[in-house]
Amino acid sequence: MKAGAIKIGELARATGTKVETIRFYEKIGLLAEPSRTEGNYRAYGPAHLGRLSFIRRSRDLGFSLDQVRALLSLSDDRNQPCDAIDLIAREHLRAVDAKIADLMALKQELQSIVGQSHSGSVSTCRIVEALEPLPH
Amino acid sequence: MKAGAIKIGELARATGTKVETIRFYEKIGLLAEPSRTEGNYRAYGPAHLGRLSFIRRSRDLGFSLDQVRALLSLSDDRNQPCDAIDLIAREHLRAVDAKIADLMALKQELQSIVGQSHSGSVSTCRIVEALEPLPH
DNA sequence: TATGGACCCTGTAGCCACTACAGGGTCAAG
DNA sequence: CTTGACCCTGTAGTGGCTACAGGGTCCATA
Ligand SMILES: [Zn+2]
Ligand SMILES: [Zn+2]
Ligand SMILES: [Zn+2]
Ligand SMILES: [Zn+2]
Repeated sequence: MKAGAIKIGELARATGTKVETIRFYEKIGLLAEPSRTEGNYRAYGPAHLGRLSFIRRSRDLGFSLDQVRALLSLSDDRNQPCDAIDLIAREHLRAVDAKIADLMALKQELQSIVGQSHSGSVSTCRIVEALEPLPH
Repeated sequence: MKAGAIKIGELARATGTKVETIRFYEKIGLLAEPSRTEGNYRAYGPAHLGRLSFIRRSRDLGFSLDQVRALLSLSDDRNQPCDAIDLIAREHLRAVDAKIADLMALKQELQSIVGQSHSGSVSTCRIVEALEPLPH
């Protein structure tokens, strides 16, 4: 193993990623295949660490793997305009906003169903009533 | 086909469910197997319609299929206390709330990254900067 | 009576982003 | 020399559907 190279477990610890997830990223072509040691262990260098950190950070921000793939390849052409990157980020922000709005509406509806405390039997339960399609 | 019985397509239209989804619910034991016509078509009665409506309504409210299963079986014992049902609903509301909080935090972070309009090259893009692990 | 088209059947595979084995191999310490 | 931590490959499972492929049924119309 070259100087500075690390094994998959160390890479996992360094990036807060599970070992299986790293192998998964490699299998789907998101993370480049590293070289191997004599014992067939993966040997990662600093470039892999940077790449995987980028991926994890993007994932933590909620980007899909396809978006991450695009972000990675776009950010490799350092002299290109960054419009495409900005567009992906803005679109993701818009999607997050939409999801929040959906969940807020859902929360409203759930609150109106769960409402104040009530105890009794199933036959008079307001939650069951709200779920059932027909009047009793 | 008995009087009042309907085919899967009609049940799908009546409940806003896809035909494949109905068959899927049957396969996982969520919706009871209906009787069959001579031509081996599923023949649903009013009970199925009610059951599927309950399921769809619960799904629309964001309950998981396991929760729906529990809600269904709990709501069948009409004379039991409804505590268990209420607990499921309250727990779900709590989860929705947590999800909203997560997304709000995410939105904040994304906004601080996307920020004001900025155009330039990838090498100076603040989004790329926010994603990359190391200083340039 | 033939034929077209709308509907139905079963079974399998795909989606996303992992996660969890099973059944082995490698390597360093004690 | 053995133990135990780590690594390897490959496959299958998660949730909640959705989309075929390759047939069968049923009814109306020409
Ligand atoms: Zn109640
Ligand atoms: Zn009822
Ligand atoms: Zn930019
Ligand atoms: Zn950089």
